[in-house]
This record gives sequence, C-alpha cells and structure tokens, in this order.
Amino acid sequence: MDYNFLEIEPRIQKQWDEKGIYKVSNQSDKPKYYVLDMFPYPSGAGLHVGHPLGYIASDIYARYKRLCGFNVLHPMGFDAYGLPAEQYAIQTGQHPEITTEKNIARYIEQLRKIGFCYDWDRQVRTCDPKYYHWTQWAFARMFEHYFDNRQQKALPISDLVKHFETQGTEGLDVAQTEPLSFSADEWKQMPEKQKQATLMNYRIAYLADTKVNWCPKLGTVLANDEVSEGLSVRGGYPVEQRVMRQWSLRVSAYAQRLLDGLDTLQWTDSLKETQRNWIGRSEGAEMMFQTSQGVRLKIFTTRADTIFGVTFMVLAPESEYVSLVTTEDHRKEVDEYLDWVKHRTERERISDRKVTGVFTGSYAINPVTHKEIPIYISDYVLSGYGTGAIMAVPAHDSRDYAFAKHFNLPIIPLIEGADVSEQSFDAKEGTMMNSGFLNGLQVKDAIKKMKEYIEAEGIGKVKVNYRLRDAIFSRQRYWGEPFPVYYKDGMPYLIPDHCLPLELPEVKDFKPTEDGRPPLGNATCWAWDEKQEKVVPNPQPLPKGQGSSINSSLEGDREGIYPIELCTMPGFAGSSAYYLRYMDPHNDKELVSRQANEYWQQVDLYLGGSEHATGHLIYSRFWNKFLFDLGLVVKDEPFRQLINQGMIQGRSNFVYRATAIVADEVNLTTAQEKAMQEGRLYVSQGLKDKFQTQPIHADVNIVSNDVLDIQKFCAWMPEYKDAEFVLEDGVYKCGWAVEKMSKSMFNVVNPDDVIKNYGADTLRLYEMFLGPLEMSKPWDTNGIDGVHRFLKRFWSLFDGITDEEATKDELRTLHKTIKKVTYDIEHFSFNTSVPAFMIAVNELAQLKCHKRQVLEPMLVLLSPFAPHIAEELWQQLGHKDSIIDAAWPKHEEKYLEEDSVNYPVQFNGKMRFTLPLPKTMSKEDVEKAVLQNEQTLKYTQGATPKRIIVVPGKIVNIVL
RNA sequence: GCGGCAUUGGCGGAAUUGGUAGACGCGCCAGACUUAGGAUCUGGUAACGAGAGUUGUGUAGGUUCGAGUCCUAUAUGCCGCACCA
Repeated sequence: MDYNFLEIEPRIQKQWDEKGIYKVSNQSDKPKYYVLDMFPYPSGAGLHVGHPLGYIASDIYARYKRLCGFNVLHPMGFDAYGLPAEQYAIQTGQHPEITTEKNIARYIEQLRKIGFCYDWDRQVRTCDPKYYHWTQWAFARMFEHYFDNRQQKALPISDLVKHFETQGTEGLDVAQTEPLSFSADEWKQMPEKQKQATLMNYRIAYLADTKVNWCPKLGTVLANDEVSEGLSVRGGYPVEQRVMRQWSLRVSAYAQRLLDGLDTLQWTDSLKETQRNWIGRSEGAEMMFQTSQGVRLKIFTTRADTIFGVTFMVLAPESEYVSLVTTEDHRKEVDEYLDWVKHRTERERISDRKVTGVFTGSYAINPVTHKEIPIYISDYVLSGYGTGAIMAVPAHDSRDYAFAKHFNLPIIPLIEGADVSEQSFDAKEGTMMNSGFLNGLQVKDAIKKMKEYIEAEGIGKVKVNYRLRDAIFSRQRYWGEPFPVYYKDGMPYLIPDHCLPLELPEVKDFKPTEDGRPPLGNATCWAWDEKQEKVVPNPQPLPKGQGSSINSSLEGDREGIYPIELCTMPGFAGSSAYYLRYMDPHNDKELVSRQANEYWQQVDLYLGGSEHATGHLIYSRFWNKFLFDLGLVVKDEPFRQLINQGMIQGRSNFVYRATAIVADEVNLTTAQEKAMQEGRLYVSQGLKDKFQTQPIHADVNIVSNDVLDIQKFCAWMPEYKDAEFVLEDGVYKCGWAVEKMSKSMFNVVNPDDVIKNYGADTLRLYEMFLGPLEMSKPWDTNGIDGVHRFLKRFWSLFDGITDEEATKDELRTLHKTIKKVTYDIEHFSFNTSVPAFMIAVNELAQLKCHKRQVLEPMLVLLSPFAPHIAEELWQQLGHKDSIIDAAWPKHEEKYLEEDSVNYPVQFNGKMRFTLPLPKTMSKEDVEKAVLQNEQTLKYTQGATPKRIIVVPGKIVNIVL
C-alpha cells in the first residue's frame, strides 16, 4: 500500500479533534511542563513557510515531553490588537474587527493542517473583551501602586498616602517622575486635585507630560522599541519628538530587577546581552555645580576622576536649567538655538552630527578646583539621560573634545602620556596627572577615591543610572484596549473593577488622524456615569485636541457624567501577560486562579524571534514582576528557558532576459534572434555570461530544483506568453539569491502548497532538517524530495509486519536511534535527528526488518516529528489509543555495545592502520596488544616508543 | 565606537568531553529495472595524484602526541545598542 498522505492527514486530524486528545487539564498527578510559542498577530497575508518553524520545534518538544510522562500545556492564541492588525484594516478599507476575525480564521485553518498538538480550548485573543478585561484590570493595579526603591517592590498607593500624612516626603526612597519635597502638613492642606496630581508622580501607571516619539503618518505616539533610527519600525514613517500628555508605565523602576533576573534565566547569551544593553546600567556619581547666580546644577558622570579637567559645562536644550542660567544678553541667541533644535527631526539629528551649541552667558564653579567655567547648551547632551547636564572633560571624552575644539575652549590632559593634540583619550586606563590629590593613581583607583571624596565633602553622591526609560502607554488609535479611566476635574480616576471589561465602543470613523485626535473621539457613547456605573452617551460633542491632553479639558454638563479616556493601549499591553491567561483561560473572576498558577508556575520553554528582545520580552518581564510583587503570581520571571528560532528567508529565482550577444560562439535560431530583438528571449543561468542580460524574478512556485517549468512560466504573466528560451542540457536553469521572503520578490512559499504536494509530515521534517533552529536560513525546496522519500521508505517498512524476535543488529539500530533522537530533542538540535531517522530506515531496509519489536518504538520516536504518519501506522498496528499516550522508549547501552572496536593506531599523530580489539579491554591491555602487533613493529623499526597514548574505545597514538 | 554571533566540498549542513573531518540530504556521475521517466533501486562523489600518498575546516601564529573544536592576532559577513556623559 502506498503512503497516501493526502488521505491520511485530514482523517487523522479529524480524529484528534473528535477525541479531543490534546485537551489539557489543570488537575493531574503528572509533573507539568509548559511549552509556549510567541503568539502571532494575524496579518492579512496568511502564514508563509517561515512562520511555522518555531511552532514545529515547540510542537516536537511538547509531544516529546508528553510522551515522557509530563502534563504538557501547549496553547496558541492571537495577538490581535495593535498597529499591524489595524494598518491592514485601513489598507483594505474594512473594519479591523472584520479583518481580524477573517485573518484569525485563516491562520487557524493553516495551523490545523500542520498538525500541532495545541489545546484550542485555551485559545486567547487579545481583542476579546473576556481577555482584555484582565489587561485593563492589570493597568488599574499599576495605577494603584508605586515602587519602593529600598524594598525594590511595588506597594499600594494607600501606603504612600499614609506616609505623606505622617511624614510628607521625608525618608522616602521611591521611583518618581520628578523629585518632590513637602511636609505632612503641606500634604494635608492640598486640595483634592493637587493631591491627585502629586500621586501621579509616583504611580506605576501614570499620566505625565513627556517627550514622546510622535509619528504623524501613523497618527500615534510610539514606544522607544517601536522606533529605529528615527523611523517607525512598523511602516518606516518619520518620527518626531514632542511633549505630550501621555500614559506611561514606570518600567524604569524595575531596571535593577530586570537586570538581576537575567542571571537566573536559561536564555541565550546574546539575548541577555541585548537586554543588558537596553537596560544600560552605568555606575557613576551625581555632583552639584553652583553658578555665579547661585543656581545649583546637578550633573551625572561615570568619570568622577576627571573633575580636574572640566573646562566647561553643557546642558541639554530641553533642560529646565536652561531658563535659570541664561543671562539677558544671551537670551536671544539661546532662544534661536532652542528653536532650531526643536524643529530638527530625530532623523536629522542622527544623520547630521556636526557640533552645534550656544553659550548661556553664565559660569559655574568647579566644586573641587573652585575654578570658574562657562555653561553651554548643546543637543549632544540628552535630556532623557542622567540629569540632562554634564561636566565636560574635553581631554578624555570625544564629544566634549569636538565641542571644545569648535568653541576654542581649553583642553587639560589628565593622564600621563596621553596625546590630546589631535583627539581625546577616552580609554579608562593610565596614570593620573594635573589632578591634585589624584595624581599618580590609576584611573580605576582614582574613580573610587573621587567617589569617596564626593560623598565625604557633600558635593554629590554615588549614583547608578539606567538607560531604560518608562514605556509610553497611550496610542491615539482605535484598535486597542480602552483605558479603564474617566476624567473628573481634569484628573483621571479608575472605572471600578466590577464594571470591567470596558468594551471598545463602535465609532463611525476609526482611522487615525495626523493631528493626533484619537478615533475614540468619534464615539457618541463614551462617557462615564459615576452613579449608575455604566457607559452613557456623551453629554456634548468632543472638542478637538491631542491625545490624552484632550481629556483634561472635558467637562460633563450633567452631574456625575464624565468623559472616558480616548486613547487606547499599545500592542504590547495585551501580549505582556497572555502566558498567564492560558493557565486559566475561562476564569471570569481572576486573571488566573491561585491554584492554576501554582500548578503551571511559569513558562518552561518559550520560543520566538529575537526581534522581541527589547520590546515584548522586557514588558512581559516587567508586567510579571509587578504581578509577583502583588502576590498574584508565584514566579518572579515569566519565561524560564527561551529559544530564538532563526528567520526563514526567501530564496528567489531569476530568469535572464537577453538583450544582446557578447560572446562569439553563440548560434541562435532565427526565432530566438527575433525574440531577442523583441525582448522576449531568456537564456539559461549557465549561458548568461555569453549575453548581455537582465535578471528578472521568477515565481519560485513554477521552479523546481532551479529548473524552470517553461509552460507554467509562459502562462504566469501575459508578458511572458511568447517567451523564447536558450536552454542548457535541455532545460532552463534559473539563478538564485537569498532575499527577504516577500510578495514582490515572488519567493513566498505557502505551507498549504507544500502540504498539498508532500504532506504536513514532510513539511515538518523538512523545516527541521533545513538547519539549526536558531540560525537564519533561506527556504530552499531543493532538498524536500529527499525527506519525502524517507517517509515513503519508512512507510514501506510496515508492509508485512511480523512478530518475529529482532536480531542483535536490528536492536542496535533501534537503540542507537533512541539514544541519538532523545539527545537531539533535549538539546533542540532537531536538524540532526532527521538524518538519524534516515540512517535507521536505511539500515532496517537493508536488514529487511519488518518486525514489530523494532518498528513500534521507532514509530513513537518519529511521532513528534511526523505525527500523522505515526498515528496512522500506530492504528494499523492495532492500537486503540492515540500514539501521543504511548511511552517514550529508553535506550539500553547493552544493545549498543560492540564486541570489538577498531582502534586507529597513529604514529606521531599520523594514522597508520586500524586494529580490532575487544571493547572491554583495559587501557593497559590495549597498549600491550598494540605493542605486540606485527604492524606496530614495522613502524617502530626497533625504536622504543617514548609515549603511548590510549583513549579507551577511541584511538592509540604512539610517540616515537 | 561598544557588545553578540558566524565563516567547513558544487549547495544546505554533520562532527555531544580536543581523538579516523565532510554524517545525512540535495546536486552530479555510473549502473540496474523500464516503451518512457522529474518513479524506484545499487554504487561512486573534498582537492591534487596513474598509484602509494600528499594537502585540506576564512587568514597568520601558538598550546598539544593529536586542533574544525582551546589561546592570540587578523579579515569578511550578519545581528543588537549607540552623541547614554
């Protein structure tokens, strides 16, 4: 009987569905294991063969773990809110709800065909009110908490209020937007609105005027990880800096814990390093410089040792100090400079790094040398890092150096032997000079000594700074979670938990606007009735305005009816805690029940792309740590082990259109000659150098093993209808190149097509066979026949199966394969287990082994990789249960042992001959046996060996 | 500039602790069976050499009886961060 995958696979999949064998229970005596894929956003293009790579790998692992006796949670869901889904909807002119629904249906259909063992009953969708209920709920908790730096933990805002009532800000060490200072009495006398405004300075989810990345084309603000080189990651539109009133999450408060937590995780070093870079911890000191007017300027430096070389100071243009230190006679110049800076786009700033700046007219006193130094403003100092002000040491900082050269400021070298006539000496090494009491010290010691001095003298204090910024959490978009927030007297208040979810309202026009008016402003029923606790129609039309700032200006004209926040949450809101929801997806009382969370704990294995390193993987860890602080989850980290699967790139094919002949020996037919003149002659890849040619993309789906299907090519597009070809060896060979998989390159391969031609099992095996999981590689269909052939051979082994006792050789093959495949799966090196199967099948075919004793365990081994064929043959063997409930076989060393080993015998490291010796022989006996061997005598020719190295079971090397 | 990863036949890639480099697949060559093959099966396939053999894992050194693997420099490619003080 033939291997008829087209009939087998749908039938097996239907059986799995009907029996519900992939349903997972939270009650089990088995140990648990949680395997998770990063859930996809359902784009309009559907899946291409690159998407399932990680899903196949995790599916293999999940099936393996289940066969090993674990209760395995392996769910799938959809990240359906956010920019990508909405952009697609806008492009196709449909409502995002409709397109999202359609796209999800298509994704599910495609995923089902590949035969994953997901428990679809646990599916989550971020745009489902039952799901985003808990996104809103978590936001509300963040609003109600602040972060205590000493305890490194989130605490209820009510604790903070108590502290204010008794001590004001005295003795407080908390994460805050700006340092505030007030007494208990001052707090008590504050009106309600001011109290609310003050608390906002501390909340973990807070509303503040912040400098944001504003993208006019997308009509929304973006988080730092959504912007790259001044362009939006999504769409590539220009981004500008603007100050807007926005919701933010105080992620920066968790910087140290996010950094420390990395050490406990089984992630790749490169990914941890990327996160460390992003968090950007740097140890240094804050120091006070006083100006002649008496203004105290705080700076941050990691090079406190260079204080004797400070010859000027620089402020960021946005620094609050600027207005304080600018003198009257310099105000005009300063204002002009600030105006110029303000109108530079982020992209201009990045591409054009010439030195610019302006003198403020003021001078500051160096707190150590007491010398007077000028204060400048320049945009090379960033307002968002440190204090937005620096002490400039031109001799030992290249940026300060460039600035000093441009404005002709003094440069004082501080390190012996450093030549600073042409460039600065930035390295943190050498012996100090020109530095008073630091002279003669090494840089490292000088930094240490200077820090002690600063603290002792009260000039400043030792400080750790982080590059990590708070996450901007508002989006002026429609397709996202609404904030559970309404505005009273210009201040935000939470919609009570028992009224959640606050459902996304219908609007006439959901498109974003270039001026930043949120589409929710078009909603007619979007006001909060505080008494009735429900959403009611707006009392009046909304005024125009931008982003969250609009909310403060809204007033209800009826008592107790207030405007609701118009912005929505960003894409990462819904994806930050979805792994928790899978543990208990139908719970409408809690995000996740205590019991479910205690059972599943955390994700044991997480698979996804490394592009989420500084986005989702930071936000998720932050979110989880926050929930952990509140005692809502039992683990501090969400993802114990993480594997980044590589991207699958496209492998494009080319045909070559000939426009002229460049070699002499070419003979064309008249028809070809004519075709060339008319621009419809195509030459095969090997002959293209004989012509002047132009490469043209050919659809990879009409090319097989780089051979063009000429008929299909002519029918592909009207312009190729009358194409003529110059062939080599009777066929047309295409050229190829690795490019991004995209429609415009005609290199997109759809998994459905592969499944139609070869079956899902071949697709799964081939994707694994393609190369190491974590590496990027092009999709190259050329090898798929080999894998398919393997499955056919495997299938035919089951013809005429017998219950005969297996021979030693057959058992050796089996146990060798068990050992290899088990090792490979545990090390995620699936690409090498496919060859192990091929070797085994070849060996068994050669031994003509059709024995149940061998083939049944082989089937179990193969089932994670090719579940359909395994399930089908399992049933043919007479099993009633699914193969997923079989037991993973264990290898026994005794079957692998061979009686003798072929020892390669080397002389001075050069291989000479092999000597078969009993496997169990001791090292000394091997040595003796080799020395008594006739051939050894020939090579030593009477000389006494100096040393003999025997590696048991491996090699003998004789040093002469 | 800082950091991470890679580099092995015609191609994708094996080589788990330093121990016979090139597994396995593709492609190619030869053969078998076939009216036929883009089906199936068998054998061959790193380079040079008639052969014994020699040379071979980006390049140059080093450690070692022995290096794709460890160390030092260097080149090329990919990725991340970047006026971060």
